[in-house]
Amino acid sequence: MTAQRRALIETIQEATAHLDVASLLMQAREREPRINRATVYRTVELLKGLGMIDELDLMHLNGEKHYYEVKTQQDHLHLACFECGQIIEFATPAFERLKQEIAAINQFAIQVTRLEVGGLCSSCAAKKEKRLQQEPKPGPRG
Amino acid sequence: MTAQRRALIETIQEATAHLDVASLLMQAREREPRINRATVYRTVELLKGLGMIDELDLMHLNGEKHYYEVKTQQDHLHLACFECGQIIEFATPAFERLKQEIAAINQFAIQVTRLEVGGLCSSCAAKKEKRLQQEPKPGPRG
DNA sequence: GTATTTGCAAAAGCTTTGCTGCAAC
DNA sequence: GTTGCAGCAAAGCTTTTGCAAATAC
Repeated sequence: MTAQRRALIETIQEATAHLDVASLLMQAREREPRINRATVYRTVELLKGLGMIDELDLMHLNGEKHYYEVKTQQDHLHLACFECGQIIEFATPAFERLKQEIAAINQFAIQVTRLEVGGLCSSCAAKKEKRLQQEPKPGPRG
Repeated sequence: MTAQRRALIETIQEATAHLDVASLLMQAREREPRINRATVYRTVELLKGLGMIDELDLMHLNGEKHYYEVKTQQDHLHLACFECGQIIEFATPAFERLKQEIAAINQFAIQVTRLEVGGLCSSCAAKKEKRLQQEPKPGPRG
């Protein structure tokens, strides 16, 4: 295990938010100042292959970059609010059951799953509702 | 409705495979030869916003591009085989129930969902199994 | 000593944007 | 006539790659 990889793994593990490559690079450099962007990309690819981390798109709310998080025992899904950008994580046995059904019916050996949901969080949905009440004539294509 | 948009919508609707922007552009040009790549991107963004099409990553099996398909009444998920690249589509009431649970528990107004699963299809899993039996000593790092 | 990993810099891939002219209503 | 749409080309952002030097075992 090289120092750079250790630094990257620890950074991902201890991160409180979802990290894209740029943030991951910046934070990892606090441990290993000479670490390079290419190393981040290569290491992330490696860890993905080992099943140690998951790659997320988070509905491309902020461009096409990817985010990374350590793989947890129970898969969780990500709810992305298109209005405020908030990411909600959610795990439920129903998801685990669904995965089992997918694997069984399709005879498919699942290695990774990525379930992302886009829409409005409760507070943004409430705000929108209010807005609609205040302008009762939203126009012909309302 | 402009001719270009009509051409793009019809192309997506009648497509038999998942289209990325390059393929979509090529196929749409058979209807509207002067159509431009920028128009494809702008139209696809528009149709996404209207909820008429879904955007897929297909597990980034072939680079970072996106794929598009018309939104169907019942959402389906995509199984991507990392070995042969095959994409399997699958719909099940369990997925619809999961979505309802997600929406109810999180008070989240779902607009789009994207469930992608990566792994090995049955035939690739079988091939791999065979390979492992033939080389019983895969080395210290398995 | 050999194999693997890294940094660097350049390139590649996909997507977005500014602007001018054109089309739609 | 006004508003929005399309084409073009250039730029933008993220990711990948070739290669020589450095590191790990």
